Amino acid sequence: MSPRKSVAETAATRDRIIGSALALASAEGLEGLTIGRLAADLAMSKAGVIGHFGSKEALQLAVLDAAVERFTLRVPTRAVGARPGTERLARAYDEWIAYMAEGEGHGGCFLTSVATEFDGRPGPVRDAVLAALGTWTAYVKAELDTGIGAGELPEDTDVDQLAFELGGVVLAAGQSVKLHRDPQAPDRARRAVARLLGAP
Amino acid sequence: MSPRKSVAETAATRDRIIGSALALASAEGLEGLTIGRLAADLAMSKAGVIGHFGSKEALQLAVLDAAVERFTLRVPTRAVGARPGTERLARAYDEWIAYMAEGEGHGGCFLTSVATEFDGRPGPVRDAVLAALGTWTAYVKAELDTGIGAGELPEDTDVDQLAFELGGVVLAAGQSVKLHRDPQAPDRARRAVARLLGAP
DNA sequence: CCTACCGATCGGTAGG
DNA sequence: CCTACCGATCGGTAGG
Repeated sequence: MSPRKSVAETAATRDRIIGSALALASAEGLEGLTIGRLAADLAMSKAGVIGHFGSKEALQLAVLDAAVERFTLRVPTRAVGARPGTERLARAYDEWIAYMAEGEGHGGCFLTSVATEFDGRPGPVRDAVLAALGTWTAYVKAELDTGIGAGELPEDTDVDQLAFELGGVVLAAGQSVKLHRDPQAPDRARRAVARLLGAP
Repeated sequence: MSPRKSVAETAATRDRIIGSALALASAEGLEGLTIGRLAADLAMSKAGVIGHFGSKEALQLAVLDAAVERFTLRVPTRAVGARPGTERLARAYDEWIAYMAEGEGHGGCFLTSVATEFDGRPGPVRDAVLAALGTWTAYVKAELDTGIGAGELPEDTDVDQLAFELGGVVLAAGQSVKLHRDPQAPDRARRAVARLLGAP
């Protein structure tokens, strides 16, 4: 009867929904995600599911938000112990690559997939994808600048070009993991990153 | 009344359907493609559209097939004039990058997008994507081998690693073009390819 | 969080 | 290639 418990339970249910939605969207895409199938997976009614969000688009944004949060906790957070510059960046990419290889439904490949899925669909979801990607790119460029300042990279390094190529490596890693299920994908991606950043 | 004309007209209608479907699928994805919307775009009935293929999956396969055919005519075919090895390969990638930059609805980015869309959806479409990608990878590796034999690349070049990294560049190019609409994307991608292949 | 329901659209078929 | 139609499912709402 206490409102506290009720609020906590509501939040827990919401988390359960998000978790199932992330797994479903990892397989079928964020647009392929349907409220009916999500409800069936959770043994809930459709109204019970959508009531937490209001609309499918709001659900999609919530799922994307949760995926970004997991990514942030998993990838850059684990790299804070490494020395700023190329060392920290290599560590962050290694974490990302390992996260992707851990399997689907956990969100490892989700962000790269949803970026492709919504690249031709203007709207709030695409905007949120662009915002998340912008945050990551800013992080990468800042570490590259630090690396240049520390003499780890040549003075005339083209930071935008290097960020572009690093982005290509994680996209290739995602495709290798999800489409080809190549067990060598993480190793290949790590070597590509190491070479771009001047080897460890 | 002649059967010839009737057959030709049927084929022309089929081509019109495929063309519209490719444009629609470039924006909404191959799964987001619906028979109803396609019929509306073509000012036809749904039955008139689907009658040419039999099912949505068969339509998807036909669209993918047409995209692969356009790609083959546009990319490797235009590179046959270049010297076998790294020169021809660089030319082929340049053609692909240019094709992507030409705009959407023509299929330039379509193949990389559909590879991501179906990486978690087992079935005939995914199988067809894998087959098309396999053909391309075989082509790339053959040219790399030629390049090694001609001394354009080091003897100990890891062909699989290089093919992986080249794949990353086109994925990054696709994302830059479709998601970021970055006019510098083609130039960045070409530079990345040139560096991987030992500069021209 | 449920039942019960809404109009719209889905892929696809019958029959011509 | 059309009209007319099928059952299923879509996102979402009313009311409790």
